[in-house]
Amino acid sequence: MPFRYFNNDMTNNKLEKLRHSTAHVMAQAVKRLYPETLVTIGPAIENGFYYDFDREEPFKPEDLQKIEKLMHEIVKENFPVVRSELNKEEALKFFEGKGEKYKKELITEIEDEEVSIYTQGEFADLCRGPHVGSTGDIKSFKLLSVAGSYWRGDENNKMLQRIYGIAFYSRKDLGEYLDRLEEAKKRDHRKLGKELDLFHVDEEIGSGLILWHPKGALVRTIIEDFWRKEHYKNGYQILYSPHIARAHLWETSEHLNFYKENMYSPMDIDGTDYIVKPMNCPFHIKIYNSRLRSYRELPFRWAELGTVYRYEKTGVLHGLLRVRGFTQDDAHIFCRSDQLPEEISKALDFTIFILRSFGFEEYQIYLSTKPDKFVGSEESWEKATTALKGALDKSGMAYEIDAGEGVFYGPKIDVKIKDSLGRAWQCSTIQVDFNLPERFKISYIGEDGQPHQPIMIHRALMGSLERFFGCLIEHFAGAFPTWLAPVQVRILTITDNHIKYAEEISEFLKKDGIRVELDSRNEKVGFKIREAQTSKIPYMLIIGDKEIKDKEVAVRKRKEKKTETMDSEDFLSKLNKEIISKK
RNA sequence: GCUGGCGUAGCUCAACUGGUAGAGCAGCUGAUUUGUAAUCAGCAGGUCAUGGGUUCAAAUCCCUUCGCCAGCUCCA
Repeated sequence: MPFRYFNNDMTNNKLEKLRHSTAHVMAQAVKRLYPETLVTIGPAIENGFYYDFDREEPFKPEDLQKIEKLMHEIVKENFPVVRSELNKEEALKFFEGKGEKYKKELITEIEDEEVSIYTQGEFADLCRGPHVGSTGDIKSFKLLSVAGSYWRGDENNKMLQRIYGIAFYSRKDLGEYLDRLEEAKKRDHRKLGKELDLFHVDEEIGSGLILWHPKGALVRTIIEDFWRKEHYKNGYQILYSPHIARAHLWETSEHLNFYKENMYSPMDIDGTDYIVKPMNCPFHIKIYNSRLRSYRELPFRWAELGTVYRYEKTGVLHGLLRVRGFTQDDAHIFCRSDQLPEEISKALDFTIFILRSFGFEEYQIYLSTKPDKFVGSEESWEKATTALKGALDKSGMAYEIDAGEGVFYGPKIDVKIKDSLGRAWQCSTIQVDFNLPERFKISYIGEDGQPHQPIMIHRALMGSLERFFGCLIEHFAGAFPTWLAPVQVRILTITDNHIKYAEEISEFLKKDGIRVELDSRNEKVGFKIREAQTSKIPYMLIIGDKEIKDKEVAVRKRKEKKTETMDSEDFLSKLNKEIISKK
């Protein structure tokens, strides 16, 4: 059965309404249990709802049970949910009387003259609505977790207590949701990474620093080889650059100004400060600047699997998906302004090609436009944004515009992939940069014999190999397609008498580059099959007397769990066909 | 970094209100030579994350540090 990712339930307005109302019931329960608590905001979200409370004592997991119990009573009490409209002054007075200072703050900021209040029993909340007709309409819900959250999402503000929950119209839907949550946990890349012996993070080495075990490293090698081949095919050249550079370089690039919090402290080498690189771009620019460039040479498409190190706060580290040391599949394209639209379009097509090759069909695409603070001219922003938008439109992909969310140096396209729990992680990115060409004074000699400034595009297709691998593990639940599987075939013997023939088959496949393991242990086949199955190996070949007699192999597919007997040549050609198709 | 939860054998987990650590799997040894998801037996394996404190006595209570999980913030 195909795994369903958590989808955006917000499209379902009915559910959204229900969840929003459930949040109100939760707030009502909290106010009854802990009257000193102040209410703030409590919306429906993609996967449920939450409500933020201001209360000195944090909610304990046991408190959730109490709150949930009381919520059920409020549902039973079946209060009608009544909307009333007040002018702002009345509303202010109303909440001020209750000492609800957060609501007061919210009301002052509402632009309309009238605000709406929803009342159910003794509880009233400032709210735009809509809501269910009565608390009795709320049937199936569950409180899931508590967490801290800053008032208005600003870390300088007070930290509030947030309670998350989920609600559905039926018990069945709720049960299914909770089951799905359990299923999703099973495909967590951190769990699978351990079970399949792919990678680990070692406390003594440091948080956010990945150790790739042989099987994980093998998958990475396959990804990298594919990446290199496709880059050469697509007109890229590949570079290598060092891991550290003099602090002076990072002054020129201005990273020491605007990226300092993410950079590690300098190390002293013979009296000069050096810093570990958080980015590859300055190195590529230095290669560009190593000699005079002509307009005829452009565009340059320079790619590197460049390993960078960035300081990340401890609380944000997450398996392979958010780390401190990672390898970007980075590239910088230096082109003339007339080449910009085509280069962006090519980069976008290349991105989609790569993602599809790995089986990713669903992603979120964002176009981020000019922020308040920016460098470069209005018209170059305009031009670059048009080029990005043009490429997106041409590709026919659905995307969202993140107005004003671009970086100060240029507009960008980001592609995010969701993990098994529906959290989105940015992988691919295509960014136009008006800053670095200026900072490093890069130029080419134009047709007119005069120097011109080229446009620089940063792009990463997978983003980082670590994050991409993490997404890949979750996407396939560890069951990699044959072309990526670290072990493609495991040969299982039934008794020791079959080892010799099994070895012959193994050699035969290995000669053709197939990744084979031979399990000739003195164990029952059932046991060996079970192990191969839990190791998520795509093919098992079972060798016994029958196979030796008929000079065949019994093929058991990971997915199908039934065996088919065939000639080893046939098996190899089928296997190779599958590998080439990347299915 | 912040809020809350957590850290026991390689892995998954147990040990009532404090009485001095136990199981399954994995590993090793032996027996078994097996036909489609776990053959049997034995052995070995732990500074209970770390450092300190309280106590006659601490895995258990308190504090420190490190790490992990969820969320917040951040994410060129």
